[in-house]
Amino acid sequence: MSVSAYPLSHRFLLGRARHRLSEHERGVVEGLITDVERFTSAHVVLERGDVVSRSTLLIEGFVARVINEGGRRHIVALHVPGDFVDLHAFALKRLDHSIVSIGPVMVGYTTHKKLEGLMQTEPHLSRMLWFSTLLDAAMHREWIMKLEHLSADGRLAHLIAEIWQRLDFVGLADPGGFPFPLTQQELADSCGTTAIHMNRVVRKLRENGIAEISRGRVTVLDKDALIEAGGFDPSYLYGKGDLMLD
Amino acid sequence: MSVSAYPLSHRFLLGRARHRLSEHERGVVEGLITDVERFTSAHVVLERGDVVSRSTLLIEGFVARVINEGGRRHIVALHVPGDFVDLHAFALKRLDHSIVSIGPVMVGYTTHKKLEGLMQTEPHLSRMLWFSTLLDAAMHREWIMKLEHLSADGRLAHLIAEIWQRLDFVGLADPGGFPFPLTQQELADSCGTTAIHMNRVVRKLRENGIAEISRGRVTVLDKDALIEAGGFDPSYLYGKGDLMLD
DNA sequence: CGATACGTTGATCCATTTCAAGATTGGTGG
DNA sequence: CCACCAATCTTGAAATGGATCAACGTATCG
Repeated sequence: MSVSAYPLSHRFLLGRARHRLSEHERGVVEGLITDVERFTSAHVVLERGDVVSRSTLLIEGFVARVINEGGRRHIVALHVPGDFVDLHAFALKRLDHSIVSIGPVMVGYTTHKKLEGLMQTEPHLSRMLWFSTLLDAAMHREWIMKLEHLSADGRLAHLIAEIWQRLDFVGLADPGGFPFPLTQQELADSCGTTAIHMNRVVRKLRENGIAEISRGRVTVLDKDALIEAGGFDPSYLYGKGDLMLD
Repeated sequence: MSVSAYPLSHRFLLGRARHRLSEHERGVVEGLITDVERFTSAHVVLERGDVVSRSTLLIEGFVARVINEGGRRHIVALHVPGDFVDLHAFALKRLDHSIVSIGPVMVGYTTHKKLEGLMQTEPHLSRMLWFSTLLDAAMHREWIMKLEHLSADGRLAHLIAEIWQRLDFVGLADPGGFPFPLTQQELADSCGTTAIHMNRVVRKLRENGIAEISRGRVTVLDKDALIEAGGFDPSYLYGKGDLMLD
């Protein structure tokens, strides 16, 4: 498959679908995307409570799913290129959380009307769209588990391991690490801790020779130690293989 | 709708679907369930890693979605009667967590083959099945938020408020409280804390005149204080109305 | 009526929060 | 090109929620 054939959607479900999409289906997905838009960092792409009639595919960059509560911002999920960010809104209509860009992003939109038609004519692809929302739920469960039983150190290690693996699925990781524009505040919001404590945790990861996080990039220094620290087992991502970067 | 017409499935999506199911669809859902089984408490209904070819509807009682990690049991979701517990396995096939009964339960099974047929013939109902898995994901996100920003007290209050609301949707709550068989250990596993600390939190809830948890029942003493303590906003449950028990 | 799970309480220790302040970085306009 | 501003990162010290260790009370059920 050449990348240029599907400039907008070529990362969709890449490496994650048990059943690969056919060329025909890839064409259908590419055809779903009508408008494309770019946003700078910290742009609120969608607001909690919005009633939407289209869904958003993340093409480039990172976005967070955010719930504001008690004057604080809580990141409940992160998305990498190729993810349908609010496909669930096709069935739920109303958003229970906001979508915020982290770093510059490019997104594409498809209308629910188009999805409606797809549901009638493309049963296998429809199932794959469902599959992709179920993957989100599986990741949510792993986050819950991680929040319930890991200390801040472990949570950060787990987060890094997960994003590394997911970026690898879509061809955006390298053996030494990956681009990652989150600030320490945003890492804290993702791990349920404070920015101050996250700063110490980040330092500890560096001092222990596990990973370095700086200037928009994560450099993994010791992959095994990272996996160990986060108790990371990628099977919940339902990827092709269950071994990282192998 | 008479309850006795659909003895197994009459609670499915009750009060939660924006579009009500038609009588025909209710009949289809009821017809999905072939086998019915009863289990005693602490029975492992399904094990993480199982490859399954059927899905499980919870008819009576409570089950937990459990991830064991680091020698500890973590509850990542709870289910009430009427919930499809592992509908996601229809698309994912392999389970990323175990299902464990809490108290005596009755479950029904439907084969993926039957669901397959339903996908072809019942587009609206198919969408409602998808909807129900998306609701699970929305609850997961709220749990993540709750774990990220609430102390143990707030987490317990939030849990109680959520279960109360969900049981009310399916007609199993009363204005004074609801049946709830979780031990303090299981409450701790759900809130990411220890049984010892959960014991103190339970006592505090009682001493503050908010709620009492004992002998398999939650008695809510002060609804407003409970909602306040847990920061509970039921909109993520996508119910008919957004007010509890109104 | 003894076994076994469940609930309760106290004392100590540690991870994390909070408050406070300073250093570094990147971007912007003059 | 430099000065400045704002965001980000960093560090220290004090306060605290929750974990851990240890022990004891209390249901419940064969």
